[in-house]
Amino acid sequence: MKQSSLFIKTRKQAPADEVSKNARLLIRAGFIHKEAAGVYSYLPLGLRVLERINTIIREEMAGLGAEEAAFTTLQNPETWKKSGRWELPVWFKTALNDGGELGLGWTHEEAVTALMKNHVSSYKDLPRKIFQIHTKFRNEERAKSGLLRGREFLMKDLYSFHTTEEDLDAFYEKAKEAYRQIFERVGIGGETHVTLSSGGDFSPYSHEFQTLSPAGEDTIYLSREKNIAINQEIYTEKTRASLGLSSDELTEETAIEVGNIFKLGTRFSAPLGLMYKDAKGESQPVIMGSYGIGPGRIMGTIAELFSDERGLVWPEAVAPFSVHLLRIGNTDAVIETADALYRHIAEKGERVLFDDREDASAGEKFADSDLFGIPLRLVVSEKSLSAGGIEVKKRNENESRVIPESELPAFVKGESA
RNA sequence: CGGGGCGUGGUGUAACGGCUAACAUUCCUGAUUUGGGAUCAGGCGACUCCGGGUUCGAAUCCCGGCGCCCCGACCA
Repeated sequence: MKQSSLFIKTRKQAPADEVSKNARLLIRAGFIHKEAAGVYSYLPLGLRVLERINTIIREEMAGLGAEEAAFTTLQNPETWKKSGRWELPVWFKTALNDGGELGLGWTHEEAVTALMKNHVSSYKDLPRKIFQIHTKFRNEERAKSGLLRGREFLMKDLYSFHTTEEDLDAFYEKAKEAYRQIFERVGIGGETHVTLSSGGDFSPYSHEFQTLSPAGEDTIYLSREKNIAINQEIYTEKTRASLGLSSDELTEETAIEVGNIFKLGTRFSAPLGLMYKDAKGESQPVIMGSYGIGPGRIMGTIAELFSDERGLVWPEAVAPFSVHLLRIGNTDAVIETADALYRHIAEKGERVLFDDREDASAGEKFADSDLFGIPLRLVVSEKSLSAGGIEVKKRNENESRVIPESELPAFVKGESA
């Protein structure tokens, strides 16, 4: 991709109406645009990051045998009245012209449970796992912290359907492992900890994935050694003892909840009538689980975790591009070398952004490059050519070096491997 | 929802109740320039969030509303 045609406008100064690091950086860099409090558009660079995250999630969902669908945003009140959740204040509700009412989906347990009635009638139809990556709407009392708590946001929600608690338990553990993989792969695995948390009105406990960061709004008690944590919401001596932990091995931490998995049991299948016939021909309620991740919140979390005074520093796996090629200067040799290099790297399938702008100064190009946070920067200039080739610098390192052009393909390939 | 702060060109800021609302940046023209958001010259761009009030006169003071941010409460 040539930067001269990229949909982008960077800013020298961060917006005055944002305090959170993720929003200030992502807006400055032109990755997102604020529409209203807690409502952000994703611009092309930001969407690339989001799609990288989604791709990783989809791969892990496939590993669980889950299939992707897209459920409706508009929700039927009748379905939600059966579970008793139509009256919750979290809804954005909207009126129909004929006097009726619909709600904008803030989660999809009821909708999925209702539609599954058309797909499950026998134990032979189970288990089933289905997920979507879809926009959710929540009428938050207070949106905050940029991408970390919005009123409109992307969510991956997976739902599983089982005949027995044992089958749910087994799948739940597999899902937990898949989640671990997702956070590892997007680059925040080291800071993300499985945390015992409230099960809401579904079950005694659930598990959250909490990423340590001062930007978070949750407090957890963490044992790094045993790699287990307890959310403050449910932190009591009893819960601590049930995990075999003593208070002196736990540290209090602030963290961002990046994922949450629940055992739902029959909380929704029973009131909505999702039943199956067992081998004896008797009707039984389906046992369910639900598993959520916010890709946008992950993106914001990564921005919180990885940045410096000059801008973003994306992990390779989620970076909008893996290589940022800068052309400094307009001499024939520089132009020819840079153009050829760009074609070469692109042909190899590397995700390269080529700053080919003729009217941008060197300083502007370097500043933009640091702000974007693309992992590997290459510079072609008269200076680099006279030094013997192409300047190579990683975004997360301070040192650059010049290598002969002939060595570059291997170097670039090695970086992404 | 309680408390606090803030609303001025696209962006960031300034302006005692008093001249044509200023500066920087972005953008446009031209020149020059290409290793850290370069330099010079010229130019475009604002009903000062909205509505009311006080006043000879309001960006500025008062009232109401709306919006944004922060703290708290809330958060399947």
